[in-house]
Amino acid sequence: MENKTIARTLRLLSQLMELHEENPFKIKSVANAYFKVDKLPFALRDKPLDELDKIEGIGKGLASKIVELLQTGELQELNEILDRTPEGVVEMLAIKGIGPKKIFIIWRTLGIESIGELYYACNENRLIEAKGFGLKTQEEIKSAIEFKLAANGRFLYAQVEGFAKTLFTQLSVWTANIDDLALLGFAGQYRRACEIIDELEIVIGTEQIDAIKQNLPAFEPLSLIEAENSFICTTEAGFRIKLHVVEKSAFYLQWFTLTGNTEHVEKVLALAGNGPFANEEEIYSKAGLTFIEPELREDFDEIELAKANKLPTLIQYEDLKGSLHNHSTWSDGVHTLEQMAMYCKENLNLQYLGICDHSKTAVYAKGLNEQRVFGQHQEIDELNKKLAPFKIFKGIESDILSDGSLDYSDDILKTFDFVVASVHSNLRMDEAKATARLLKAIENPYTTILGHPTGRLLLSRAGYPIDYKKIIDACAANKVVIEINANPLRLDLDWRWHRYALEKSVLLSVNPDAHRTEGFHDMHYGILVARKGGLSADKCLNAFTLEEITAYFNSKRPN
DNA sequence: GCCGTTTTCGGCCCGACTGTTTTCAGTCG
Repeated sequence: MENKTIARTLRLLSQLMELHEENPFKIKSVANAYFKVDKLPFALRDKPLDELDKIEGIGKGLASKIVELLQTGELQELNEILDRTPEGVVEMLAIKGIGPKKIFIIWRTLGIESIGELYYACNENRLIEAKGFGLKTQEEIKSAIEFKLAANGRFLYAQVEGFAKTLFTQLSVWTANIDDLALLGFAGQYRRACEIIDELEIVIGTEQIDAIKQNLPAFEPLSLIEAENSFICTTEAGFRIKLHVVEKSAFYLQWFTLTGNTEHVEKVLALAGNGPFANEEEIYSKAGLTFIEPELREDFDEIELAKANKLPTLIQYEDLKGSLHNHSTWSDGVHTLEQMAMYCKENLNLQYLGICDHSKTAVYAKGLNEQRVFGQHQEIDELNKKLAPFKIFKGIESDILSDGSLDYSDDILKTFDFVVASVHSNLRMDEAKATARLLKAIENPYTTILGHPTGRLLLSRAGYPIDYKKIIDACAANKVVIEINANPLRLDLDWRWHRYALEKSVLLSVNPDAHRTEGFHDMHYGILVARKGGLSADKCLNAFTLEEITAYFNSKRPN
């Protein structure tokens, strides 16, 4: 069992204990153990069982719970408390903006036991009757439920990627048994590398179309049902899959048709005619267009650009020379500064690491006060001597405070090589306030990069509203780079605004926001959306070489 | 339930903000 699973189990246990009003200090210790387990730099399953209670925050009681989890995969105490809690009440824990205390009131005093009932009660204006609830809370719960319902059956790209790849391999092997010359390809949102996937589409082109169709329901990894020209299935987790089986001669046209969005496909085919086509390249060339990568087929401006032969050369993961905006054990990271640096140097073959631990206001994350900033800089200087020519840049993820100011005085700010400014608190501002707040941070001469501009968490939280054009224009005017936060939950700046930023000559940066060494790999997801946005390597800050980015930081810093 | 001793039990506690209150509780990163 992974630490993450153990941590999640402990979190659920602590939340349920709160719902059942158990001893608050017991609850706290379980919640604390969740937090600690989540931040461990080693796997609990590799640790001798009698040493678990030596870990800080884990005593005899919690150690025995973890042993039970590791050995049986279950926790009796959790099962018992789950039995005493309606399923719908447990589901409410996933609604952003309400915690166990409010759910307790909803359940016990209003008698509401499911999210559906809760939504109904909001519409009936019944929530305001309860103590501690008012009109605003009711409205907020209502919109949080709507956001959650809209996420049903939808998944992050990163959530389905592993499953999709495995399925594709299994399907390829299975198909080859019937027709070893069959053609297979992903289509739809997955091939376009959309950040959210509603449905996984795969196209099979074969000369044995009847044999494939007859046997597909026996393809064991899925329970497929024949539908209109396709086979469909929904996994237990609610993920929809659609397989299209087509004549091999029609494969490339079908693959193309099922990949791009409707408008893109219609516009290209209007230019290309009806084929037949030997491959996708031929479709575009017959349409008088240069080849358009699948990620771009969204009917933005890609057809006009292809017509004028002005499509950007899309950035690739291999173009990245370094990684900016990452955390270490100095704040809330799991691995030490040296471990993070060594991983970039040895495993990822990068030239530099930008370390951006949290600033002092982020107390919950061990944010660095002025003395610790100084201490970290000393360690960086030492490591830079040791690791040369690899370079660690002194960065900080400075909170943007409610009034838009940064978290340190200019005297401290000027000691950094670069500053990522981002919002972590007071996320519920309206558009005017949130925009003004960001504008002030962008205009600060020490701001190098605007971090996750909207604070959104895909499928979970909308993020505060901002006036994108004003923000991007201000970044252009103040030479501030905008982050593409590569965490698959964020992917913020949204790719739909990359083009506008690039038109305004704003640089973008694919930042993993890594809190452990494995986190660097999220840059893969950042690259996928950056490609959708039309980013080329020369417009990406962390595709700059060490020399180039050093010069860039030096030119940006006020004297 | 954990910790740190005062080796047997008492103390554990982020701060800002918001919405609900009329002085504070819940939630968040």
